[in-house]
Amino acid sequence: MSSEGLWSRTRRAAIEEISEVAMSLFLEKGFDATTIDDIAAAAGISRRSFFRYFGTKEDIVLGNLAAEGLRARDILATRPDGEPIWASLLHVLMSLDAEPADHDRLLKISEMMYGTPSLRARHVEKHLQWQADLLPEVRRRLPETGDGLDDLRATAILATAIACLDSAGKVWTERRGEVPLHDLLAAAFTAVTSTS
Amino acid sequence: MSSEGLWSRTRRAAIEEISEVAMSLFLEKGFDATTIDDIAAAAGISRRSFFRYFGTKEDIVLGNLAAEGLRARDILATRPDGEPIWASLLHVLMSLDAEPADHDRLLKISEMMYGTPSLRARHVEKHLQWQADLLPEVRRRLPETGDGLDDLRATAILATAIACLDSAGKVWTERRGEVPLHDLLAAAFTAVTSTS
DNA sequence: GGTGATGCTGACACTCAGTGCCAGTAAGTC
DNA sequence: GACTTACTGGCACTGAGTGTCAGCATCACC
Repeated sequence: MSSEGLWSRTRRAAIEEISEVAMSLFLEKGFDATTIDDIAAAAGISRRSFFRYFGTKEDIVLGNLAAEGLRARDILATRPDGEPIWASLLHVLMSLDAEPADHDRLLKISEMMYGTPSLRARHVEKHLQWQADLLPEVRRRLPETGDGLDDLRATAILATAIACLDSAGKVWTERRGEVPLHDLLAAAFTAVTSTS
Repeated sequence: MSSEGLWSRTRRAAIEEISEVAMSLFLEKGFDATTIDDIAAAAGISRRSFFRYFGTKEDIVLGNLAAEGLRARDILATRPDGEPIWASLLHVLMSLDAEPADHDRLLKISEMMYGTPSLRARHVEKHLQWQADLLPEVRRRLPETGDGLDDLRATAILATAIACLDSAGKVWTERRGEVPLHDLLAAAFTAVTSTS
């Protein structure tokens, strides 16, 4: 506990502080216009050290997203086995978005994300990782059909659920956060799963 | 025709030739391991000129994809107005994949694409552009509900259709092209639109 | 057939992201 | 106090992508 304890606490604090400083710069000057040198200088660390805390500039904004995939997997595992897959997935995605968070700041971050191609791309990459994280559990919950396409079905359903999340996020941002994300997500699920 | 004719014909030929050379290098050494200097040297042009033909290295592989979005939009516009939206979208996506193409080569390219994060990300970006291209027409084809969520519904349905295409492509690649893409795409649509 | 506008080309220099390496140093162990 | 461990800054490097400029081929016009 001793060695691990202090090092990792210090590390967490450093990540927190660098993120804070960097996000301020992003919101002030824009994501692309802010260089890593700017961030390092503002945070009082060297360029080299920055890359010991973050793999890429995008990770500052999307940092927690990777862990969320595993959290989603764990939440899905707690759902009752008989529950329809769409209901389970909707519940999982709803659960992820439980942060009270500063509304205005979140909106600005979202706008930056949807408006910055490199950020958008990394965001999508993280969601692809979520799909990989969740696939086995979704696969397990679908009935066997014996036609060899069970993997495809699981993949498609999962990809759809996450597409709904992205769509809801996009519209939430376009509407400047006026409509609750939960409502948008539910409506997206309904639109897709009610065959019309 | 004169001025435009020759320049643009030369340009097209150059793009064709550079692509050819570059794809060979990619398939031989891998995408990431091939630098733009390698490509330029092999194609007998300068580094600088390469960037006059392609914006990024990824564009070599994904070059035609941007135009496909507009083609998809045009195909969708030809579908009868009464047709259910899912049927229309399935038809559109089926139509895009009409190339006979060298099967082995296509498979290798697909494997490279799904195995290279930066390529995968750009690929998804192009699909996001398709969504933007198709959205108005999908929006037009959906019934008005008056609840202000028509945009969200159109976005979600479109994102889902493209998620199905991605899923089908992924499974097609994993199965080494043994199952026809059309079959996978149809199965993905069925899995998603039949509420279970 | 010469002339000037247009547009492609290579060369050079530059910015920025990201990585490898190394020496210095602070913290934790015995 | 000696030893290990792990963070740190500095330096050099690769690789993508951009701006600039001078040289040269092409085309339209006279």
